[in-house]
Amino acid sequence: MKDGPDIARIAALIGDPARANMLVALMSGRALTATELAHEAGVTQQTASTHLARLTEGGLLRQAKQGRHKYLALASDDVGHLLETLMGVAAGSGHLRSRIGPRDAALRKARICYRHLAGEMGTQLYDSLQARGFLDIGDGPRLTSAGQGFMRDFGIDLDALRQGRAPLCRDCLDWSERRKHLAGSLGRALLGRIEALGWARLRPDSRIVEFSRDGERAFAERFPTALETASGSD
Amino acid sequence: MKDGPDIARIAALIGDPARANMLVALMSGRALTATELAHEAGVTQQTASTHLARLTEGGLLRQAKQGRHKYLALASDDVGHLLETLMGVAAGSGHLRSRIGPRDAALRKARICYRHLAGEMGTQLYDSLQARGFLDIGDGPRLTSAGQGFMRDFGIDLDALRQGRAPLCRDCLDWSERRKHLAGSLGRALLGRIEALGWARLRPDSRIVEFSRDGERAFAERFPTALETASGSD
DNA sequence: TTCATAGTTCGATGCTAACCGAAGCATTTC
DNA sequence: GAAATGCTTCGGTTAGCATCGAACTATGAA
Repeated sequence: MKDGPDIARIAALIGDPARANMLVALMSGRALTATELAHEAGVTQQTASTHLARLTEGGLLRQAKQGRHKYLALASDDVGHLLETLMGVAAGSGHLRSRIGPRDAALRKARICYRHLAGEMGTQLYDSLQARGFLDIGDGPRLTSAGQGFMRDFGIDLDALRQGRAPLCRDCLDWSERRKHLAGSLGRALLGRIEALGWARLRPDSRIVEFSRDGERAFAERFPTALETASGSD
Repeated sequence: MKDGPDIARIAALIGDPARANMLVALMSGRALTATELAHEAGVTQQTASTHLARLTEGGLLRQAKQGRHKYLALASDDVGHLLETLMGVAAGSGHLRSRIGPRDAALRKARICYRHLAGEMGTQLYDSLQARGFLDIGDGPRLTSAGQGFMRDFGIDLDALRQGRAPLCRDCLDWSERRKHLAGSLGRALLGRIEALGWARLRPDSRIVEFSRDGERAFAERFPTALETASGSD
């Protein structure tokens, strides 16, 4: 009967709303303290403490004590990937979100999806790279030699990225757009570069990525969509 | 707070042991009746009925009435992929399975992972294709032109596969081997061909794939590992 | 019609776990 | 030292839900 690993155990861990909120909050890639997570989940410290203990014991979180603070983060990229996959299924099949607030609009525009850029801006980046022949999409994205030049020119150290265990390019299905965007270590590096250039900054209390007016223009120039390239843009 | 889709809702659906067992049973890709699933989960029909209703309502299952039977299947490949991802996380981080029985040994050797071949045989197939230059692994598998010839020779209609929406090649992390094997429509087609050739058959009540003695030999000949290729095999 | 099988609905029961108040540690600051 | 802050443990309450027996509907067979 029970063929394979015990998926119910860890699904149940994610299945509680308070814990799910904590996990989603950690998808930004930042480590948060227990108190911050308690606030994020809308429960008291005591309750949060037990939840966090269970999540850690269950292998979903990693914790690091620092003074009297306890910082928590997702245990691995696998966990982040699992949460993204869950979001995809939850958004696709199943109830649509009940209400679309202004918060959601910003979230759809640009957000962090476990350290890389997602939302409309994320898919635009992906499409732009593909349309200009920098990214070759077969059964999974791959950087062309022209693309390698482009990335270096944009200030990304590809050799350093290749050191890591994580794949350079990976695509990730967007729950809001239902289209692909770029994940993997390159995806992360691109977001980091965009931040470093001052084009955008991470809103501290959520996963929303806020582009400045100039930043958005610079972004559109660097990563034009197929249409803008063809027509000369506005 | 609640950024994005409601992942807790569907995680909670998977989080119940009875429901999880049902879902895992459906990972074979076959559609099963309500009674079969009740037996699989070890609960009575009444209990199973409510579970199945919830899973369907939650968008995880698809049902088709046929006479007085009700056949249930996973709603989409996405759901299958989600379950497999869950298995990966559950097997990796977290408790190891309590006991490894003979059932598990067979399961580790060769099993169905949502319609494609997984386990030792699955990773062997993957490694073999890669070692012989049929599969190019960059950031995701891709069939080389030599590989295309090989597949046609093996009796696989690539053009037909390309018609579908699903990607041709995709890699899938194996929970038992912690290594990759081949998913995607090509992965499915390969399993189908292996079955059609009589090399193996699906054990009706589980996800185990049973190779015959001759079938295993033929498989090893067609998909030799790097070592066997180099040394001339046994 | 009568019987059998597949599946659903209802009501009652019992267990699990989420939750918070209060008290208890540990670490930092004054 | 004492006070403050971050986090944990304990105990008791409450709510949700998985479970099954029993009764009910629907399809198919004799």
